[in-house]
Amino acid sequence: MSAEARSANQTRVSIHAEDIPVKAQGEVESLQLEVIELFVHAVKVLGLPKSVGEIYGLLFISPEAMPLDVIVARLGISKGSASQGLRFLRNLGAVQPFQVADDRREHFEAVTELKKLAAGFINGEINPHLESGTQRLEKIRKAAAADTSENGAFYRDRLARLGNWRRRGGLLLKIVSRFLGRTTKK
Amino acid sequence: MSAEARSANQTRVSIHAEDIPVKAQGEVESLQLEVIELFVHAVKVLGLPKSVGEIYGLLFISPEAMPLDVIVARLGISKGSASQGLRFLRNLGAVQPFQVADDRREHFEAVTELKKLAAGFINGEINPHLESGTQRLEKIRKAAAADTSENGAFYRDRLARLGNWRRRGGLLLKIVSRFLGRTTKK
DNA sequence: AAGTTTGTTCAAAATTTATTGAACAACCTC
DNA sequence: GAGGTTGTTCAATAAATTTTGAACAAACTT
Repeated sequence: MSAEARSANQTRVSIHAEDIPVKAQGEVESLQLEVIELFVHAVKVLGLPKSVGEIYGLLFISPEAMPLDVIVARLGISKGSASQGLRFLRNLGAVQPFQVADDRREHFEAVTELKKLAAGFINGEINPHLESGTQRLEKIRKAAAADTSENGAFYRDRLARLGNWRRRGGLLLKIVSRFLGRTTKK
Repeated sequence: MSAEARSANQTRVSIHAEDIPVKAQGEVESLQLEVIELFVHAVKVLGLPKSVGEIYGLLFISPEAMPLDVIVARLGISKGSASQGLRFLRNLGAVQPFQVADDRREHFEAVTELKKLAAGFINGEINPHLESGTQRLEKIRKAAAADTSENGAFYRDRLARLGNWRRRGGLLLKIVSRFLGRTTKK
């Protein structure tokens, strides 16, 4: 059911604030909505789904932590989306789960230290690709080492260059981590 | 029409080498195919379409430059895809077009300096997003400055943090450029 | 232990994104 | 200037990705 469809439901008898979608009430302020859109854009650039940006954005710009069902209600997204999005964010370390007294539901708050976010993204999204790429490259280099064809020398040269790229990429990630870990002034 | 479907076409009478897809002939060697796949994976991580990876990969691992129609024939992709992919790569500076004597067709060669590739990607893909994000953020900050509600102070705090992220991101890009511009030893 | 709450999974549907191919424009050539 | 190349554009199609929602499992409650 879309947010619009639910907005149109005027016959509900017992209304809980959490059941009403964003635009029909003030539960997500317009300023918050704009920040959420900002995050949606940002995660798209990183190649992540919109829902991930919405969830992180909501938590980032909300003064209080909240459980899954509240996120679902505020954003008007499905439980499935929210569950998957939260798992992703948790795995990345972008979201911190914790328990609240007298509430079985797991609550989530945004992790807002740039260093932690970057570290999570590097470990979870970049490094795995870099490593599988390195493995693939090594296999190809072995094949090229045995290539006596006309182009063998050219291939080896290009593969050496690729190896060089990868090495510098790895160094770069370390530099990035070190830079973001620093406390910056001004 | 897929490459497989065309491979099955055994009834063709007049066969030009360029008309035959990859696997039916030796025109793209298996080693080249593996390198192309490596690039396809890499560009997917960067959020770019497969065809861009195929085209750049082919040029990267080919000893000689080639014009659009040869790329189309070697990769078995459409002229439209190749045209769009080449425009993208050219705009990024990842591919260098030039003329060959006695040939009206524009030929392309891969640019293989990591620094140039990174600079092109930063200028073409990252900076525009960073800048539009910065503008959006400033607008939101103006709104928050006037927010006297209960949450106003919290919002201003978070928006200040976002501004800090953006500042550090900008610095980081400069560091990356400087690092990749350096000639590295070992 | 029957019912409730909380959260996950995954096949189907919806949405988004990429690719195709035919029409077209620009530019040569004879 | 008719015919042939080269390359672009863009609406239609195809492919890939995301979202949904219903079924389910686990854990708690009474």
